[in-house]
Amino acid sequence: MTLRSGEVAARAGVSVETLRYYERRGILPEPARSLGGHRDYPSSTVGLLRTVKAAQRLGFTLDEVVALLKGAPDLQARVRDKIAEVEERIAALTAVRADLRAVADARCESLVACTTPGCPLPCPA
Amino acid sequence: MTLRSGEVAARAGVSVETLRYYERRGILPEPARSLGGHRDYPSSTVGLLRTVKAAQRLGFTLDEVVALLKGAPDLQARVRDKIAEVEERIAALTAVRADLRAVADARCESLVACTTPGCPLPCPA
DNA sequence: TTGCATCCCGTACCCGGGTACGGGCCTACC
DNA sequence: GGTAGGCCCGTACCCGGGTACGGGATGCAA
Repeated sequence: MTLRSGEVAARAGVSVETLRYYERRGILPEPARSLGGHRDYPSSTVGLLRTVKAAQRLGFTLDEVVALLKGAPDLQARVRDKIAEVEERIAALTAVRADLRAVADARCESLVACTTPGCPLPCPA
Repeated sequence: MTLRSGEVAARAGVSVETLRYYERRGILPEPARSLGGHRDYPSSTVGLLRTVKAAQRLGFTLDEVVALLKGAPDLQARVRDKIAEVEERIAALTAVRADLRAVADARCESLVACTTPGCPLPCPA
């Protein structure tokens, strides 16, 4: 049971261009070809693509996905590292939010006239 | 009191290339020039750069900074919008973290052999 | 006046994850 | 056997925020 690129793309929710791109990146193995040169994908490719997309949603880059797919040693460790990474980003964003709230509380109406001491968005003095 | 580009860059903690880049982007006004063509910045440029960098740390893009600098109407509204944006990103990351924890709890050791139902990182079936 | 640091300019490149284009074959259906 | 829609390929472009390069001109001090 083989599928053409358009069908794989439709079933996996990606574009045909993305399939070619993933092949270049080494994420998809090179599929068999028809006599005319068209790609003949095994139907398992659809599941593979879903896994890739799921890993991306979890914050893994494509390079990391490649590593995970080809005998990634210690998946759990990678997951733990990624959790730590995500928590760092949450912390950074939380700090940004606090600063934004400080600007909101300072009520300066323009970048030209803020005189609040220690305002996180200081006017060009 | 004017400064050469290298001095402005050093005082503001950016590179000389960045000054040229900001000028192209319309963030820095075109400075006066010496007879030989070298830029002569007013010393106020340093404060302006600090403001730009502060705004960036608060999550504003350079285009948004440009808008803020040139008579941004209603700075407070922009700040409120940015807070909402940051909170969305925090929420998204929090959801990602929850999924990562689910994968950690499922304890699958490789992408090839996970059989946990509803695992956020499903193996290519 | 010579020498060295600094500055000038245009242009190309980096990251990540694709998307878009254009000209030319292939395949399936009627 | 024709024709429409799919697929092929290489290449260039997008986003944002810069960084890097290379060859030439300037500025300043000794």
